[in-house]
Amino acid sequence: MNGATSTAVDEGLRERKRSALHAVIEAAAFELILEHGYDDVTVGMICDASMVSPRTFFNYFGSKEVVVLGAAPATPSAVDIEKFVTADNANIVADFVVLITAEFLDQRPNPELFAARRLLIQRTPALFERQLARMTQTEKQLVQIVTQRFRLHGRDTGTNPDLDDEARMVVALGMGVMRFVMHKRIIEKFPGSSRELMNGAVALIEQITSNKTTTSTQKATDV
Amino acid sequence: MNGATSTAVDEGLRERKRSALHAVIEAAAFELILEHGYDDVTVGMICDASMVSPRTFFNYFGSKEVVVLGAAPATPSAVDIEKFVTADNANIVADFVVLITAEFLDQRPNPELFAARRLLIQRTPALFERQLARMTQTEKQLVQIVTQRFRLHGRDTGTNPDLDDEARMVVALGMGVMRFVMHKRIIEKFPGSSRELMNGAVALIEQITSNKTTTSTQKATDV
DNA sequence: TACATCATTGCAGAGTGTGCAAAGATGCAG
DNA sequence: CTGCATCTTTGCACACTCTGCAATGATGTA
Repeated sequence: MNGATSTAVDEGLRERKRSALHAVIEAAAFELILEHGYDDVTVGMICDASMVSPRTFFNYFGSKEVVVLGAAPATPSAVDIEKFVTADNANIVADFVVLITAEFLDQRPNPELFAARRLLIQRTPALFERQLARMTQTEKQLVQIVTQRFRLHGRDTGTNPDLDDEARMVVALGMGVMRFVMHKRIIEKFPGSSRELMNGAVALIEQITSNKTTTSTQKATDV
Repeated sequence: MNGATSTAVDEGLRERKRSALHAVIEAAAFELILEHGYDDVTVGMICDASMVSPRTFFNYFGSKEVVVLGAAPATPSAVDIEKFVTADNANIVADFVVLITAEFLDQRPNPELFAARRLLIQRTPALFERQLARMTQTEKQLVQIVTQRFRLHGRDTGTNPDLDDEARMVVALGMGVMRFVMHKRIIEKFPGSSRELMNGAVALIEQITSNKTTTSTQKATDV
C-alpha cells in the first residue's frame, strides 16, 4: 500500500489527500470486483468499503467503468513510437501491432494494479468492448505516427494524397490484429507470454498477406 | 407504412397484433430519434408516441439501443457466403471484407428502415461502438466460413493445426478494415457509394500488404 | 484570525432496466 | 357461445448509474 497511483511528491495536503482517497477507492473497487465480478459489484458497495459517499465516487471517477479502465485512453510510450517510426521492416502492419501491444506488456506505475486491470478487462466482456472503443479514440494519434514513418521513408503527403488513407488502413488492420491477440488470451486462455502470442500473430499476418497464389493483381470487386 | 418488419403472413390475431405493435413502436422510435438524436430521446417519449407502457417497450426490445440496432447480430447472406467460399482470389482479406460489407449494401426487408438504421448508427458514436461489438460476437461463424474456404482450397484442419488461427486472423484483419470503411463514411462523410468506398479499401490492403520492400522474411520481433 | 477556495456530502431527480402479480385479450375446446 | 388455458399488457415497486445544486466541512493564505 504505497498510496497514490501517480505519486505526486508533495503538493500540499489537499493534493496528497486527494490522491490518497483516489487510491483508497481504487483499491476497494479492485478488491471487490476481483472477488465478485464487475457486474455484481455496485458503486454503493465500493463506497461502503472505502467510506465515501456515492457522490464523491462519481466526482473522482465519473463512471463505474473508469475505475477499472483507468483515466487515460492508453497511448504508446515515446520510446516505442520512436522505435516504430525509425524501423525499416517490410511488414508495417506487424510493426504497428508490436507498437500498440507494447503498452500492454509494460508494467510501469503499479504492477499489481496493472495486472488486475488487465485481468478484469479480459474477464468482463463489457469492459473489453469499452477498452477497444477507447483505442479507436486514439486513432488520430496513431495515424499520425504511421504517417511519420511514411515520411521518414521518403513518402510525403504532398506527393501522395492518399497517404492518409493508407496510414488509417494500417491502423485499422492493426486494431483488428489487436482483437485477435486479446481474443486468443481471453477465450483460449493462451498460456504463453504476451510477446510469444504477438510473434505468432505477426507471423500469421505475413503468411496471410503474402499468400498470393493466383491472379494477384485482380481486385475482389465482383462478389 | 406496411406494418410488420418481418411480415408474417397470417399466424393468428395474436401474432399479427404483436408484429404490428412492434412496427408501431419501431416507427415512433425512429421518427423521434431521427429528429432529436438518440441521446435526447427517452424510452418514455417513445412510449408516449406509440401509446404503450414503458414495461411493454422493454418486453419487446429489451433495451433502448436494440430498437435502432435491430434484433439480429447481422450475419452475411447464404449467397454471399457461397460466393466467398468458392472464390479463388489471391487476397483473402479483401474477399472477406467484401463479404462482411455486402450485408450493408443489401436492403432487403424495409428499405426506409434499413437506411434510417444505418444513418443513426453512423451518427451516434455509442451505437457505432455497440454495432462493432456485436460483429465480434458473430466472429465464430465468420471463422467457420473462412475455414470452409480453406478446405475447398485443399487446406485441411487436420493437416494444419494452426489453420483455425489463420482463419481468425483473416476475420480480425477484416474487422479492422470494416472500421476503416465505416470511419471514412462517418467522419469524412465520403460522398461515393459504399461499393466505391470498399473497392478503395481493398486496393489499399493490397498495396499495404504487398509492400515488402526490404528484408521480407524478417519478423518484427525486435521492436 | 478571517476569508477565499476547494472537497465532501446529502438530496432530489432523471433515466434505463427487472421481477412480480393483476388485469385484459386471444385461442380453443366442448 | 361459454368457459378455461394461455399469452399480452400494464402498474407498481425497486435497483442501479449518473447529474445538478446547495450546504457543510476542510484546507490554503493573507
